[in-house]
Amino acid sequence: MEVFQLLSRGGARFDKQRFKSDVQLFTKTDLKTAKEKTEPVTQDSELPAELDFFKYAQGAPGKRKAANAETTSSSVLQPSGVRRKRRKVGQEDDHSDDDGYTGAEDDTARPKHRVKSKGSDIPLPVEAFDTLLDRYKMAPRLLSNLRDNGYTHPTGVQAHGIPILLQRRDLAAISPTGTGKTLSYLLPIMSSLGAPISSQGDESGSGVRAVVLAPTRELAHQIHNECLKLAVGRKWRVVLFSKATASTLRDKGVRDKVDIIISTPLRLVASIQEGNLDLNNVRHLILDEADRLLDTEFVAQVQEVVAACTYPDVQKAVFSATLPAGVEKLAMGMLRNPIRIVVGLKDTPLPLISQSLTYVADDASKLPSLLTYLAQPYNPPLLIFTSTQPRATSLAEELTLNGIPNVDCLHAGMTQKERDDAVSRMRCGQSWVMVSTEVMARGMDFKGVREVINYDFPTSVQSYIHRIGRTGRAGREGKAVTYFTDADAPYLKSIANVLLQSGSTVPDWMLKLPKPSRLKKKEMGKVKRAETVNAARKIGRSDAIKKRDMIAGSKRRKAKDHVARDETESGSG
DNA sequence: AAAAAAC
Repeated sequence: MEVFQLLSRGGARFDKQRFKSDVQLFTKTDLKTAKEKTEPVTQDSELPAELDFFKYAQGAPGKRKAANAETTSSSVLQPSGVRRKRRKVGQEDDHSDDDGYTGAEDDTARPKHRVKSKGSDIPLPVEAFDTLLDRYKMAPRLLSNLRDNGYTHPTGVQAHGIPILLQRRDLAAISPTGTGKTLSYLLPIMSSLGAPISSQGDESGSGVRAVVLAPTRELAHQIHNECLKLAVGRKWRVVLFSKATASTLRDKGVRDKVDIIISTPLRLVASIQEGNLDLNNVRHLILDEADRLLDTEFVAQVQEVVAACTYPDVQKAVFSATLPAGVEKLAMGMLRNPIRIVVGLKDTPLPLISQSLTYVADDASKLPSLLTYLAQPYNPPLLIFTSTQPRATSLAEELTLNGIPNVDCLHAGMTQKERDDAVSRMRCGQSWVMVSTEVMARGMDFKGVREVINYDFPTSVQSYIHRIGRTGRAGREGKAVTYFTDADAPYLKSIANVLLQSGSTVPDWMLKLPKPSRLKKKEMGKVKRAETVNAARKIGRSDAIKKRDMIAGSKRRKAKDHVARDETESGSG
């Protein structure tokens, strides 16, 4: 019954305490440059242990009921012939002492992940942050700032990645969502830069010394906040690049005295082209969400930034939770003698996120399904993803019209102020239901989010992994529900495989769905037009069979759903 | 495979 208390959550009540860390995070966001600060940014002691990010980071025991939660949630789709398979973890040079993801049966250990490293002369990982003091002569101030923010034990990507970057090596790091990638590059950058440029003479040259690129403004903003926390106590000039800051820098003529710029690609490109920004002294260039930054619409901009960083020894590093083979090749081509690290299994979400796929027939059935879902107790704030901006707007309106409280919307079609306000409401817990587009899918760290709903089916495996990765962060558990319609059938199989890989249960028929035609093309090499058409017909034919199965599955699901609902009601009442 | 995001 303890399980039900956890799952039924007693309605959509808002607990201020839960958002304490986010509230504090948000209150720091107005700073543009780090100022002298003596007090710690957070006071962990006031946070309930369960909600304290940093406790998880250091590996304190957490309440994890993942096994139970998963069972309950996946009973939504639990037909006969369920297949459950856990992929074997490969050989690796891991220093850690357990076997990959910890199962839910172990309640005391923090989730650790195997780390695979590839490359020449790979530096030893650090088992503690303090090791950085002796081995790399890291400034004590940086380490005390870490401590003050509650970081006491490095995660896998931090333990392996930080030494690599400190030894001035190029790096490609793949680590699951919510495992602390931001700190993995910020800490070594700030350590390598040494003193802030404002306190240095001319020996370090002038101009920007480090650049961090991110695909959305919201993410750049968040990285900036993280950076400010590490910069406390020293006069670092850390600039979140925007139209406003770009002109400020230009007007005040202080652009030569900047340590770190955090920006979206196009903003930087614009400034470079206007002749207002010189990147020839950049020593460190980081691509966060690298696969996103290197996909077709962004890659030209990113390459322009890379080309503008003409310092001979510029260190480059790419980070993401996902890195498809083609993009990885592109990334590796940019790097010099790189080391590649993979934490956990590539393209696999965290097992602490309990995932389920819910059949909703067609688009018209989605809203009623969601309203039914929201009529039951849920766990605010809830993050809902739609495929387009208009759909996000109208869904938010519909939900409000249907009496759902505190519904918010966030997409890139809104004004900057609207976007900023929406993020603030999310950070301080005023949003109970946030409807958003892909803009929120990557990197955003809302610590309170326990549930993600894919209202519209994600358009790629990567999108799926990043979207559901908005929950289950820093060792917490999370829940992800994905609606699928008949129209989504062609892409269902690839997502079903993701569930399978991360230890969720998946009905057999989903895995037996035909491969998307493009994969077939690849297998066969050059395919003639006629064959492609035939393949398409084949898929079309099996669609009918799939549909039959889906409907059958949906009936089973509904039956189970009723049972689950009854149990929940009696459990929480 | 396709929309979103970037200014």
